[in-house]
Amino acid sequence: MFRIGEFSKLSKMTVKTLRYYDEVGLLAPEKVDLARYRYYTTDQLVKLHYIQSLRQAGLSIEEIGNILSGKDAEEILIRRKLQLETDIAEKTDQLSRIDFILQGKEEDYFMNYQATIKEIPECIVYSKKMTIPNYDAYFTEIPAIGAECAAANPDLKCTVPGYCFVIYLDGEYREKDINVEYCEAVDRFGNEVGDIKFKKMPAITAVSVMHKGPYSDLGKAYAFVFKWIEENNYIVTGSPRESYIDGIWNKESIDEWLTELQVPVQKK
Amino acid sequence: MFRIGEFSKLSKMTVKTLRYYDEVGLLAPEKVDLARYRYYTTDQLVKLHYIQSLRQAGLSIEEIGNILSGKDAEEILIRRKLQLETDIAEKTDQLSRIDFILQGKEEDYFMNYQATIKEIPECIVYSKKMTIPNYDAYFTEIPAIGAECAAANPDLKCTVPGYCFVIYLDGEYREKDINVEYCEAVDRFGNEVGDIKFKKMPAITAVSVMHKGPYSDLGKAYAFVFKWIEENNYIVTGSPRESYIDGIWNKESIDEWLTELQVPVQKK
DNA sequence: AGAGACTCTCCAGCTGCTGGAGTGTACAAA
DNA sequence: TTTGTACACTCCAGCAGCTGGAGAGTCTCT
Repeated sequence: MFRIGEFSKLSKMTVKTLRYYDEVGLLAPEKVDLARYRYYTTDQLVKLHYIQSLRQAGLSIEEIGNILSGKDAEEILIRRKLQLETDIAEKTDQLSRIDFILQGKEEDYFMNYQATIKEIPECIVYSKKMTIPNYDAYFTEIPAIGAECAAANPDLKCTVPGYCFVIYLDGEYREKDINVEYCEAVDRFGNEVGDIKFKKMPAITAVSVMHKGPYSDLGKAYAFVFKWIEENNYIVTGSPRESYIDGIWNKESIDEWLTELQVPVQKK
Repeated sequence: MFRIGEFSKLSKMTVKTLRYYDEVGLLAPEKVDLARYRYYTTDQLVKLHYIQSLRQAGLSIEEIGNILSGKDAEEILIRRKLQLETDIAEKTDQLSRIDFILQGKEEDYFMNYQATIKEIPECIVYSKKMTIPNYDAYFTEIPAIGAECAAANPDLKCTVPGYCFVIYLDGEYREKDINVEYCEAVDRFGNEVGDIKFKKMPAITAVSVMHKGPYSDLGKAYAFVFKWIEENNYIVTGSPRESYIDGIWNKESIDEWLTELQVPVQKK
């Protein structure tokens, strides 16, 4: 019979851990005396060694408890294996992001951008597909669409907070004759008028980049986001969205305008 | 100005998280009103996006706080990168252990063994190197050495718990004329007598396997441990130790004998 | 009898939130 | 003006697997 201190040396586990395992019912000592001193035997040593081997394989206390009480070990191991694979993938992703940031330190303007992955929930929008001659046309086209839709749907409401964006339908960058779909999130389906359609946009996973400043600089943000996607092993799964957060309607200075790029992606 | 619920939708973070970030000083709202309602602006949205990008890269709240307050970001990132690499290596090791167990399900006798990695602390031992004709010679040799040492060192004490082991000096398995070193851990250096020497054994990292039963079955345990080392990407860095925990001196039945194999290793 | 080594229980703390209880506030409909 | 509903607030507990510390009791040797 060993007292806890000796048993701790024998098994190379701390006394604290042994008491904890006793507390959670994973490994009870052979006996406990009147003064509540714990006494262990080599039977417990063998059992503890088994526990350690499973702990070192990454299993939780609960999982080990289940295995010890006779539950299907193989199933538990396989589940843990899948979890580990997920964990490794996640850490590898984090590592790749850090490398990207570190490597970006040299390229000055990249410093101003950061990318995050977000789940964008589904939403109902009214939308209009069109080909616009150039980016300046937005300033006239977009208010017109809003007005047309509002005229046909007097009590339709935009979501709060708003979600107002353009989807770039061309697979490439263009300066002229750009195919776009303008969308604005609303609370329900309404009456369609002209080329304005209502539809439910499905939820997507997207990489998001914030761009502060004039639209003419958006090219840098696009360059950044596509490089980010490439180097972090994602693949583009849809057309990019440009969501307008701050703009001419609420900020005087062009430098205050805030736009969010959302590029649908999935992990490669 | 957005209230917390709207800001939460805009940023895709939960309200709980936003309040938590406020509490820990990572992201305070632009203003708080008399009813303690929090109000956010798009400035906070940009800052939060930066925070999210770093969280998704695996940085802790504290690290992000340090970066935000102007500490050396590069150093923090590099430290986190090293940590991630360590984490990934650890998880990969765990995965390999689980695979080993799962794959071992088929080979029946492997089921009885488990391996753990342990740090074995340094210790003072008296030891004697010798060549023994066969394993049965242990039963006469070992008590004789103990007696000889005790005679020369009347008040020398063995450690509690005991640590009594044989090191196999041959690089290979042998049935006869085995080169071994017998060691027993004691509390201090003593008088050397005959071939008995005192020495300090350095601390080692070893893979440990428990073997219950007669010594004649130890071959299986060795087969197991070397296969384990191979398949889990460790390399052997020293001679194996056989530590006698239960044996003829305290257990009647041979089936109760307990021996621990310790093979010094390091990760490949 | 005292000293020192050991053991005990109980509580707090770590990380980054999440869930819930109980309560207060804002805004629109009746 | 009341009432309802959605939203906001502040605590507090819980997760996992220990670790550290306080304060008290026990064992063993001198």
